[in-house]
Amino acid sequence: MALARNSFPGPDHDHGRCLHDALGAAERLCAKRGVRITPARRRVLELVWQRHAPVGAYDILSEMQRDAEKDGKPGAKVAPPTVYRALDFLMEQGLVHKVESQNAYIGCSRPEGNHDCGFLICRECGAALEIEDDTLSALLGSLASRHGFEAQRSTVEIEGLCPSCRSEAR
Amino acid sequence: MALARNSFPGPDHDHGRCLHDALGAAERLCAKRGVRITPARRRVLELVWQRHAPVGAYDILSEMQRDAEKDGKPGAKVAPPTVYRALDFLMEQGLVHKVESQNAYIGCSRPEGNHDCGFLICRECGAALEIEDDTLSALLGSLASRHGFEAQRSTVEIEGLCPSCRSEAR
DNA sequence: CCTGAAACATTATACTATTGCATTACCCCG
DNA sequence: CGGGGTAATGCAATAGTATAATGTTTCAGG
Repeated sequence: MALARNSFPGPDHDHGRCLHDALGAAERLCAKRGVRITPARRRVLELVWQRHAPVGAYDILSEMQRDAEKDGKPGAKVAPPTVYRALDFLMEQGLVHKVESQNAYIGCSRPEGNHDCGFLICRECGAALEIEDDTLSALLGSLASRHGFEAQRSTVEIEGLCPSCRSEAR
Repeated sequence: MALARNSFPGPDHDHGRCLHDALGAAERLCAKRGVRITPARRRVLELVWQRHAPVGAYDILSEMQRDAEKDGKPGAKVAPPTVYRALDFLMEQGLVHKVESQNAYIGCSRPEGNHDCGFLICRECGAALEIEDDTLSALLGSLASRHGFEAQRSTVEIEGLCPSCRSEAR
């Protein structure tokens, strides 16, 4: 199985293909929407997808600074705004989500169409799984309107142990 | 109505009494548990309860620095760890929650007994309402176990417009 | 009293994010 | 194909959030 978009990735997960597919889908979406996926944005997206776990903005920044050095620009500095601007763009396009409880970012598993989603986040290994559930969305909406509140955006993050860390814990 | 623990506070909300009750409840709980509610902790709790909206750690810090100056200690400095230690204690005791999407803190409306809770947070005025709902907890648990995940702690934050900001918006 | 654990003070520093302004790249139109 | 406007970047500084490390004080219970 290459993709692991509806479960925590197992040992047979082909992440190279997973990453490739995510980038491909992003290119297609941007093309369809007429927005530009520039080299910096592409690289940030790639780094966000490096693991199935949230990645910090400054981790991305360090990688990009390393890139720049290798490209023969020893004094080259990539600055924080470069990363944050790319992340803002990717979030606007629904390609990346922010994990609020960690101030970190993760690639979106279902970038087509807007959606409210939640995350299951493993304390142990850091892996995070995006979950989308109509019942949950409906319930959140109903809780809000019960209090006269107009819901616009929701954050749902559940911290705990993923299946494989659970087995190891015994 | 003095307390506004299950709805957004209206214009008739008596916040003085609300604050007083919250502090009283905290004192009783700490006494019952045999933990110390020191002056610093009490002051931080009071500042967290100053509004029905999340308060930043550094806002609390500034207030406490102002306190210290007034108390005739012109060079007195309250440092960040003082505030963070108190917040950690208050969170352990379930007296304060962190609002992850804002890196800010808010007093807990139902400090007796542990609970998973969520927040409705107004974009406009910043007010936040703590909500607790068994159906929601159950659903989150079932979503987790559906993916073989062991849920330990959850963050639910819904951003939007509170009733009064909704009326004004027209 | 004495003492040990908890709480606190202080300094420094790490980590996360934004502002403002100058410059460059790209696309559309003429 | 060249000018002109918008989008994207580069760059420097700074704001905002949080913790590490170390030493000192406080205080309940023996």
